[in-house]
Amino acid sequence: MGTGKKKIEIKQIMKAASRMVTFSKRRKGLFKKALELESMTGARVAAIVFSPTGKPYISGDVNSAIDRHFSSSIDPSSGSYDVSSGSSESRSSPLRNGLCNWLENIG
Amino acid sequence: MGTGKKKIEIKQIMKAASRMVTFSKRRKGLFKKALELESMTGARVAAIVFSPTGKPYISGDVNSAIDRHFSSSIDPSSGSYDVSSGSSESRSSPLRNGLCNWLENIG
DNA sequence: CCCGCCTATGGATAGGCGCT
DNA sequence: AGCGCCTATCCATAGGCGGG
Repeated sequence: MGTGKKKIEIKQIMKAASRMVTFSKRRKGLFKKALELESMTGARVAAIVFSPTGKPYISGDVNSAIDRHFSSSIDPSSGSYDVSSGSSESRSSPLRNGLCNWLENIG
Repeated sequence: MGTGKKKIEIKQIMKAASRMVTFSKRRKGLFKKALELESMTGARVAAIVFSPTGKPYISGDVNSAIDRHFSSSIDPSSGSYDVSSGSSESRSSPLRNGLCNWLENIG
């Protein structure tokens, strides 16, 4: 029944269709793990995943904070937004700066 | 043998010692899942985890990009670093800006 | 605090199929 | 393209222990 399952390989999935299915399933699982880690240990977790097709998916708190800014249009060429409308003054930290740079490379 | 295991609860772990042990184990597992998702589907994953004690842990590509900047000293009060030394010009995207804001709140 | 090892159990998930 | 359900199988991990 079913197909049972073979031992999975971690290698790149060649069939595009299967790759997207696996991506959806594993992304869901990853975010679930992230939420579990947060609720169990009190840690704060941000998980940003870019699909093979370029769609961004965000886990947890970050989602609600940013989601509205790119509800359906994800065009990066749209350029300058102003998210820092409110309270936070622009403070610098190595983590934040480095992550922003990383986001520029992949986003 | 061993202790076997009970069905785990997702609730907050009360014992501080157990909480840290679970945090370490699950964080490792989460990062492994992230790497698997990357190598299998070709997606790009950034996972930033702040431990209950405030230590930041980063997964994958982000790690190698930022790790050197706070190799052992993670003091956030150390303030302004310059990570944007190289190629990238400061481009704006809603995702990047929103994430930076989120990092200010938790970092 | 991180790592390793261990065992038994629970949870994640491949693969299929259908629905929206 | 995502979500739901399904089953068989694999993977992650709680809990305990000892070291670095």
